[in-house]
Amino acid sequence: MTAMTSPIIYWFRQDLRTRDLPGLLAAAATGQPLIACYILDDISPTPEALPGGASRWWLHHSLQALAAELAACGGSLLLRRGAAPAVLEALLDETDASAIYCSRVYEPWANGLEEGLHAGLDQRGVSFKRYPGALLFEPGQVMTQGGGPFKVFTPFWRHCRNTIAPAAPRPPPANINWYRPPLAAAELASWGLLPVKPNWARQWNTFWQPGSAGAGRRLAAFLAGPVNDYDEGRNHPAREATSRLSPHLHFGEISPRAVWHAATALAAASPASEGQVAKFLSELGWREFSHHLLYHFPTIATEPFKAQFGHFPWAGGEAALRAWQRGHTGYPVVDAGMRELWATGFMHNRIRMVVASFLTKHLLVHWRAGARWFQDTLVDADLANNSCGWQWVAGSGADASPYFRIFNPVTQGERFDEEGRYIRRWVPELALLPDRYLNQPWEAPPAALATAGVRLGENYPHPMVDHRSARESALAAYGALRERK
DNA sequence: TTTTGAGTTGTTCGA
DNA sequence: GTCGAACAACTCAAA
Repeated sequence: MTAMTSPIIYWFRQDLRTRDLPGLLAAAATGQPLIACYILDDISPTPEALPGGASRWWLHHSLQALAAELAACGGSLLLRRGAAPAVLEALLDETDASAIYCSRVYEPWANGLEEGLHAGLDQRGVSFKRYPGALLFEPGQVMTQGGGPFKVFTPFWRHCRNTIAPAAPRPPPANINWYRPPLAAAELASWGLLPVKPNWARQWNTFWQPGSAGAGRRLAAFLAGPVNDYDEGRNHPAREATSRLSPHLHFGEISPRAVWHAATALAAASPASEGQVAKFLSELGWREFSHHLLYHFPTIATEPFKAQFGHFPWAGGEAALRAWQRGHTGYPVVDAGMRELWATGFMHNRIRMVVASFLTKHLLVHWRAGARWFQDTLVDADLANNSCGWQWVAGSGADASPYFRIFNPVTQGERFDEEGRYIRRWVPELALLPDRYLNQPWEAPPAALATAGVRLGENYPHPMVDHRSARESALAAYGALRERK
């Protein structure tokens, strides 16, 4: 077969879309017959990078959506399972394809995988082309004047905004010459990505619509209203004030460039929203920053960025971790967050900070245990965001929160869930308590508890630690760490 | 090379 | 109730 008529494999990874996908455009533009393939690879990723249960639920539906999208352009999505290099080699043998195109994945294990593939395919005379698409800016493109990676967010983001403009999003390929001979394909249903017993995701399709169409809908809804009060609204977990685009971005169902350009266009059209839009874009900036950090410092997912935190006396045990995971800490706002997570696969960002601070600073449980739980239960679980977020809260990260910053779970609830709607929704056993006791039921007089049907220690736990003394222990532990240096 | 200004998201205490 | 200061120094990034 000549290079002109031999097929090309487009290998879908964390880029489950057809719009603004440079690699797919390039593959289609060759005119060669195209094989669109997704590989479920549970072998190549390192343990901390493996998708958890919630991610697998999302993946199932996202693949379904992508398959429908490709079918609408006259094609199909070939599903295969196994270690990606072996699966691709087999597919090359079957089809005599001359090239593999894909979008880059920047996680450390994926870098290694791509390098290995590149070398192997070179030997075979198969070209391997990797394209950007998952980020606004390529790691390596954003460097300090000294030539190193940025370690502080503000200068990083200032540099990005001042010196680089993300290119305009590209349309989906107009014409794809599909490879027609039938190929053996796995059935999505046989992959067991959906939970069965128990089916904890039964309600999830009421919260989420995985796939490009759902992503576009989310973005439009966000830009039509909530963005205009983003700066303030995003702090209040009971308001629908955030974009909730994170899982769509993680799976690549929408490109960050498309989000950037839609938001920027809105700011241009209504200057009043400019500040709010900038605030929203800086959240995209944090996503970039985390991905760049993980790329330049691949141990961030497993080791503290600040080395002295390797000596931190994490004292919290399994029982504390379990109480936190189940939302049985006795601090209503923490429990509400952990239960929202379990029920929906998502947690509001401010509450993520509160529960993470509680686990690491009140319970002194290692941030890695928290990160592992989030990785398993979040639909937007993302190795870069998750690792950097946890290290930021724990104080061990780059540009981290100062060690003495310990969220007070009572104050946070009172300030940001001021009407108690969030707590009443996710901790219904407290719903009848008056506002002033809602964040600290242990302070309620017995009569108020009785009226609300709350029996502390029976249908809602006593606080598992005392805030003041837990805070003092954490400060002492951090203080000791400092003296060690 | 040295210097300078700055750094996501908080809490507590005392005036 | 409100306000400013202390919490702690250190590292980063650019001039």
